[in-house]
Amino acid sequence: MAIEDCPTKRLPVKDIYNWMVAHFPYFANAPTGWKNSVRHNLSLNKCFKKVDKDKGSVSKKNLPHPLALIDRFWYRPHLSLIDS
DNA sequence: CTACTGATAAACACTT
DNA sequence: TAAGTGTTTATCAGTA
Repeated sequence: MAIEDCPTKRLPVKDIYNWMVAHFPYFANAPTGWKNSVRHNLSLNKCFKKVDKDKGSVSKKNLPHPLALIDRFWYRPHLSLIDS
């Protein structure tokens, strides 16, 4: 839901956490472990893929602040791209 | 009853 | 170094 609510359909795992606590207040005070479960599902389920940010799209002239840029995103591949 | 699925816990390697 | 991230295995409850 978090990923699909994002205009670009891709989010870093931290933003997925934030979306969850924002839309489901349960997680604000939930027992620890749910973030582990989120990451577990992202890794295990074929419905989710990880992609590295295309660094070339930011700037060709290697501008500064590489550390300020989040470079890992999760997204949902099209169903036809999910191999069984 | 068995197989499958999703949730949870945890060990672990790797990155920042 | 500590915290965060991602992968993986194990266990369990509920479901088809």
